[in-house]
Amino acid sequence: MRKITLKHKLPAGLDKQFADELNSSQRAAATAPDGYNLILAGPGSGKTRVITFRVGFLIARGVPADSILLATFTRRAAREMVGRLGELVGNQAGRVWAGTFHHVGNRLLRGAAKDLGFQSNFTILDSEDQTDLLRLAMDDAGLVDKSKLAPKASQLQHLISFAINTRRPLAAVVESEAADQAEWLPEIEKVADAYARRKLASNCMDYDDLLTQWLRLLDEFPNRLEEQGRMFRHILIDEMQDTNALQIEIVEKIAAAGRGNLTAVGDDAQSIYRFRGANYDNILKFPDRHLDARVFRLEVNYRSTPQIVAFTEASIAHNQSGFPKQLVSARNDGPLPVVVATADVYEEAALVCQQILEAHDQDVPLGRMAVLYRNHYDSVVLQGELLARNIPYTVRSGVRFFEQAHVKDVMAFLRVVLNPRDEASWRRLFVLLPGVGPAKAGAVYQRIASEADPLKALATAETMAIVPSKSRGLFAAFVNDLNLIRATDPEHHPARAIEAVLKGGYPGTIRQKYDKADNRIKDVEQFAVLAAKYDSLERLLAELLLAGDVYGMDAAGSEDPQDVLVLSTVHQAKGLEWSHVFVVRLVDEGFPHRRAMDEPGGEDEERRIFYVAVSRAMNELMLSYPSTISRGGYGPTVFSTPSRFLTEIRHDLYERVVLEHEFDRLNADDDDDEGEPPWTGRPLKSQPDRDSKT
DNA sequence: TGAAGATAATTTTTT
DNA sequence: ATTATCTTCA
Repeated sequence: MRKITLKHKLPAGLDKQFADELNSSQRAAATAPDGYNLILAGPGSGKTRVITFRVGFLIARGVPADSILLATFTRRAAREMVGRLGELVGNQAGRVWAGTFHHVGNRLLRGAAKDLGFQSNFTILDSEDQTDLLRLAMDDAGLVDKSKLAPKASQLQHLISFAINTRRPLAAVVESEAADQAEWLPEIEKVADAYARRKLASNCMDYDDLLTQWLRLLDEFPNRLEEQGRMFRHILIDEMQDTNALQIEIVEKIAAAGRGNLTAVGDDAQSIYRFRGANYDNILKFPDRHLDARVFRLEVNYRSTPQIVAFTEASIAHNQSGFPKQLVSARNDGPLPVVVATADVYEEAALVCQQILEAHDQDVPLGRMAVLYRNHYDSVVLQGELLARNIPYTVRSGVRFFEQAHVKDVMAFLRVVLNPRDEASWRRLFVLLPGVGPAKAGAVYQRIASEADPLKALATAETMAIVPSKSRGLFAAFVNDLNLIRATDPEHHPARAIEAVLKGGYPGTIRQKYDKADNRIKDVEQFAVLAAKYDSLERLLAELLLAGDVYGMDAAGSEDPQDVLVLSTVHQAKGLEWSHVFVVRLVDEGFPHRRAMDEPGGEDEERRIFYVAVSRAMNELMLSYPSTISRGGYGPTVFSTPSRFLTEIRHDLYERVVLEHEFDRLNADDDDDEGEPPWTGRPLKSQPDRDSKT
């Protein structure tokens, strides 16, 4: 058949932007022809810009915006790209399918749930819900931890999820990831089956289901595969190095069934999610899987000074594998990265605070500085020091807003209204009542689960009979609250439903069960404010669980982000940049983490995490480690070994700084030896009078 | 079931 | 060293 290619010209303005705002290799990548393309983009090389421009290019060429799938690693990245795309192509930007794999999966599955045995109002399980449900599944499978050696729910959860995400048989995963549990394999497989049944019965999907069920749809329903192949004429994948086998199978399948237009963008040196099943080979072997693939390299770093780039490159050079590349800084010279040893973790915190305040005095806003660490735990001491010095900060690690017990309680109220079969949520609510524990909660759920309207069945005498007599009054009040919540039309007004929860007995429960009750009630009020932006309960619940980067009060937008210091794990810092970056706790066993070192390829993965950390810095980079540390925050204090990631680097690539101590004079009016503080230059072993009560 | 007391485990990173 | 989990008993 003869083909006619319609040639589209870019709108004049866009044409100019392509010429002005991209360098030649960025432009080549952004305007790559159809087919399979791999864009290798080093840190600071304008990756986001290239993807955005590529989408803009496709739209300008006449590709409908809603036939472009842009899979990102976080919601934040998706939001940022759509925002920038808006500047390029206007309101078309909002029609692109942009989001995480899980997010897109969720959206597609709402319309296809029935085919798969679920209802379209399925609720999503977070990781704690998964563990809870898995415990029940362990009971189903007869795997009660009678023997102390039996695997724990959390470990099973990881194994089952890892097998799913890597597309490997459970048996193989148990063998390679937890060889000591291999004898339990038959039971583990039974648990996995029982867990899947429980999810189906309670009309819940966990994170993995959002991908697995999506793939099932493509495998088992040829019309769906054909439909999605048609629907997604161009697929772009951001952060390719952190995709897993399951995600790649999904998009490769869609691309193959459709137009075969797949553009992958990433940096193999920044692959840091192995624990989640990410497969480094997805990016490394892309050219092998697609022999006709074009490969583009973005090697000019616009973010960091030559000194910082030299340091980061020297670090990653210690890894054996990876695409060879030569990163060049486009910036003017800056200071060398600084390495400092402190006496202990308290002195490290004091040092970081002091440096931050000094930079702040030189007009670097707090918002342009960040402290990065390997483990969330590493931020605790620093937080104390920041509080003491009144330096505003936000923490982007640890417990997420919606993972806090009281927020989850409120979500459980909403979830049972949306999906009355949601067993995990029902149990959560029942156990809040005094006199009801796991056993009674299970019995009540059993009683109402099979009813057409479980909510109505709650109020019956038969259900009441299960509840201990002294709790019946509170139970009746709880049922009444639920009815009031349902009366607010929660599906379209989730905020009203949360306000109804606050008017009922729940605040009393908070006061009785939790500490800091007032703060928690305020959190729930903030939750209502957040919910007011939604006119669909289903979307609110799904987005909250899939948001990923919503920590603490960030959810409600507490302070002006311009002048707030960021504390973050390295993982959470991916894709971001700051003028001044402080990487702390660089001790062996901490960073690299001891447990990671036992895993195959663990050291390389840890080094990539270090690479991500140091490559976030634009102008100044300070690396510090305490000379003494108590292992994991408990036990005796011991001398630490500086991280191998520091010691292995050529000494001329950083500046080693020795800390000196200066004390306020005891007698301020003693005017002898003006200007020369008495102890300057004298090295000290530790800070004086620091928490010496132990 | 829930409280008190005893014992074990914990410390990676997250959609 | 704390915290989570388990055991025992009211």
